[in-house]
Amino acid sequence: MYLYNSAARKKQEFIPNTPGVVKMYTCGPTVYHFAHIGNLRSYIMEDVLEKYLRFAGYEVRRAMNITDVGHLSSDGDTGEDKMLKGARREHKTVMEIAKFYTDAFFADCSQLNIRRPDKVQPATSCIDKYIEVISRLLEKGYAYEAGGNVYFDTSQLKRYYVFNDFRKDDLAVGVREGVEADDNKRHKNDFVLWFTKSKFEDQALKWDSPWGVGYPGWHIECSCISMQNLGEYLDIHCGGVDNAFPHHTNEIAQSEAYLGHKWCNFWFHVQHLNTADGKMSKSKGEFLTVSLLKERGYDPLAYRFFCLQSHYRKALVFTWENLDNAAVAYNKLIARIAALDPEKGPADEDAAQALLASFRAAMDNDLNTGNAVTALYDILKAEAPDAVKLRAIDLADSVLSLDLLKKAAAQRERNARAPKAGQFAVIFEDGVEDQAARDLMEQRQAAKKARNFAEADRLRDEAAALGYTVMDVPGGVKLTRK
RNA sequence: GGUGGCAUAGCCAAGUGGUAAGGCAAGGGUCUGCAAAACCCUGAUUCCCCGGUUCAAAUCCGGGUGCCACCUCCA
Repeated sequence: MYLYNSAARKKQEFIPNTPGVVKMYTCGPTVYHFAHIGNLRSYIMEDVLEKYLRFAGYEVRRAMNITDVGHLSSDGDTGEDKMLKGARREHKTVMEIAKFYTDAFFADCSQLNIRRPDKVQPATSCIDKYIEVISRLLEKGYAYEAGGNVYFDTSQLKRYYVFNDFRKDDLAVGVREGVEADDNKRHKNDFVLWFTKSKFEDQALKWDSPWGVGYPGWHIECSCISMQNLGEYLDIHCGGVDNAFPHHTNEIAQSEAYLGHKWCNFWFHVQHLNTADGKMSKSKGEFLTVSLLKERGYDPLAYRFFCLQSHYRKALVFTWENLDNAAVAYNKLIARIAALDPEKGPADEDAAQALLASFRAAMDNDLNTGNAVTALYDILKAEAPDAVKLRAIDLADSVLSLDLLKKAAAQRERNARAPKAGQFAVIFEDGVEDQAARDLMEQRQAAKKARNFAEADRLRDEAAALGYTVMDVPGGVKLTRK
């Protein structure tokens, strides 16, 4: 399997440190508000990566942090503590907020069929490890104290910039509004490991440390939670592209300085979901959440399908029209799978595996999920018994997680319950009986029999006035509430 | 200003030197009283632009242009 490795800036054959075992780390959410669907795009693609690695036969051990401490600001970054801001907004304690939004995050993930990583650890549960690592970095001369804080000294590294060819002097400090230069730093690319003094004096959670009461810097948590759960050698580190610099760059700096050897081989960065005017954020434009999608009548898995049609390393533009497009395609795909007959066997396993060749080829090539979806259509069109196709689709869906067989089976059942030709039945799509509408349809059927189509169309309009879309189907008429 | 990424039909996209996959939408047809669904058929002489290499370039090289992201207190 080939993966694009941001650290090498090219596709490379994926080889884990230990044959057959993959250690994978993901930067988790800051739990101060709901995740928007752009955040969730990363988690969907990382979920696909994890599941494909399993599909390919690897044992995957995966860990993720939950940032429930400090970590400042809104997306607009005006310099307030995100957790505190959330707590104030909702009149709850910081820990209540963290609990609430952690649960909400995993609820969203579950609706999108995103598997929960084996190890999920909140940042606040790992303080001892931060202190241990920071102490060691001080001993080794990679860190220094200044102005009450502990800083990482980037000048001690041979190579600091891993993902970009920045020259030190090109960096502009304080580019973003609200970000100011910190005079305690010896070098402008140094970063904080532990705060006791900060311009945010109202940081809600603080812990005792050898350097005074304070709280950890913004990068140490991921390094420590990863090392604590997955050990000294990591295979894949995932996250959104916006995290590559400085967050991931700093993680590498502190982890490798602490360990004294190479830490992680592969860096997997997912591009953003953009709106028509740039990077999606919570503060700009509509706040697009899974709940909003559902309110608007979309199946969350249609959004997953939307993400899968495109490549993780390409920016994707979200518009309602694009989502409609995907939702229609998703439903049509399910309808085609529902049309397969599970009884048409035999479900030969080797034959099913053979049908998956193009699926594997697509996924092996840097997780080309767009082509993997196309491979589903190839399976549907292939010369093979239906049972074999269903088996192949089921295997592919163990990675794609679109509930394809489940939804197709449900549809097949609905189709089976539908009346046979020759009968006349009024079917309410939502299952709610409406006698007035039923009467209209009985009258319309009589009119149709009498070939009085003008009257039939008039009765259809009447049903429309009651809020129904009328469709003739074999053996009856189907009413869908508008 | 610097750095990284991206640019293929109305839209989402594949393609990594051998003559442009797939999906959605659209148009035509079959079938339906009409619709809808389903099924069949139809799409880029061309891949942001300009040069170059080659028998052959969307693919390689050089130079532009446009869009997105990041620049150290967003994680």
